[in-house]
Amino acid sequence: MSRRPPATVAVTVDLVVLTIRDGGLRVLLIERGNEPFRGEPALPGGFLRPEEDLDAAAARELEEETGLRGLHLEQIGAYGAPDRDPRQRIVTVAYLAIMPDLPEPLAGSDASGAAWTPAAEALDGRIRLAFDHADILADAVELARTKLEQTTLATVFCPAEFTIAELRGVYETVWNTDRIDPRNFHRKVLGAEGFVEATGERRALETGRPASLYRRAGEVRGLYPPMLRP
Amino acid sequence: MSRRPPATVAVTVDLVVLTIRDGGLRVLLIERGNEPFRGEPALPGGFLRPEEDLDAAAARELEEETGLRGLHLEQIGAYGAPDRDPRQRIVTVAYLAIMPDLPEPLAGSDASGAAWTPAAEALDGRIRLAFDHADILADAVELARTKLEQTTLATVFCPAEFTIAELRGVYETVWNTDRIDPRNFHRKVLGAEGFVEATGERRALETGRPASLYRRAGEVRGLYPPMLRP
DNA sequence: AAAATAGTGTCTATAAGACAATATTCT
DNA sequence: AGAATATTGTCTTATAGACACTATTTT
Repeated sequence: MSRRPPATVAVTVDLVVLTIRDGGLRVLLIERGNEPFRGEPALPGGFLRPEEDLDAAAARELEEETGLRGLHLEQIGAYGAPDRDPRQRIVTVAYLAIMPDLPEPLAGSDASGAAWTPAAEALDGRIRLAFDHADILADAVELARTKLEQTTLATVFCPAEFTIAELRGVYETVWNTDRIDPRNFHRKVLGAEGFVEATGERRALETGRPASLYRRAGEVRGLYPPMLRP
Repeated sequence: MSRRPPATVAVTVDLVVLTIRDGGLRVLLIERGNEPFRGEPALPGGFLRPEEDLDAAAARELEEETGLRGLHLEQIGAYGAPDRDPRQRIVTVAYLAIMPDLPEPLAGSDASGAAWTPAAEALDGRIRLAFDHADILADAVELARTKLEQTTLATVFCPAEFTIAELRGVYETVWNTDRIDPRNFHRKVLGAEGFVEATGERRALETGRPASLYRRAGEVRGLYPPMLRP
């Protein structure tokens, strides 16, 4: 192996925290307190600590931002363009986190101005993100879309108990697609092994027949047959 | 954001280079020349250079090891357990590279004793790899198996021109599966858009009707309908 | 009753998998 | 001719998607 002095690199962990609020996909953004990009929106994140695994760093950052532990978290990938941070060489490992839309404001956030921002506005450039965070967000959303097809990930957007119609809403929102046929969707979800299980309860909305409530059946896992994207 | 001294981290890029030789999936391993794990097999890799993107570092390492450019290369993920290297804190970004089985020995390898090793022996522990490289290899093989289902990746295991039977052999080898029905496979490959295109040539083996030759149709892309794993 | 949503049943088109049959080569 | 592999065709079964219909609630 050729021997050259290794680059002096700092490693950070950045988070793409997604939820669905007001019928739209939203991403948790902070307002940067320091240069560069001071005052501009960015993904939350921070430096990897000396004795910390990458996954642990992502879980710690997530708890610092949201006050919540045990949320779904998976690695997106590493980003290391040499000029992605103008101060110094930084390689970041990005993680995707997904949570239900909780009514309480996010507790414990140490960032100035964390806010749920419509993902579409950051993806199409109406909101300009710092660094290469728009690229990371785009990869994250694409990953979420694919995982919705092939795993039971959609359930982690939902609260502990949810209706099939709410689960269908997750697919429609994340895929940004027209109305999925409620009847075929219903039959397919209940027919898939290990997706949801009935609680026995029902929930009455304003009008119409009350819907049965379901909960996530165990951990997020592969889905067979997959939910095909239209 | 909390301000703590960032960890002093070195970033490396490691490669999982796969090919199919003698009917088996093989991975390119080097024999380590330095401590730790001196003399033991490991994935090839090296330090990220100061002005280099991660993808560029992977391509450079791949060329140093194989003498080849333009091979298929994609990121697997980042690995950063604090004790994964006993000397210092190292975060590595792993890449999957796939190449056809070339008859020439690998040129330009600057490692002592690069060798094509059966992947199964490293996966089941008959061969013990340095660091966490067995984990990385396992993730790489799983990624390759999934990409075979959903993309035209199988063609990059093949030389420029190949028969449908050879392509089928790639699936059987990487999936480590029983014989795939040659007739259904044949029909499905030719029916998929943008998978292979006929060269017009034929190739005669020792016996049997000569098979038509095909080449990869463009770049690796998504496959619809996917090739379902048995 | 009317409106609205939940849930079931039925039909059609598509694709997967099993496998028969034909085609083309070598020995 | 016989053996071997390639290629095409046919049949059965499973699933996606369209959509009619029934069920249960509120107004």
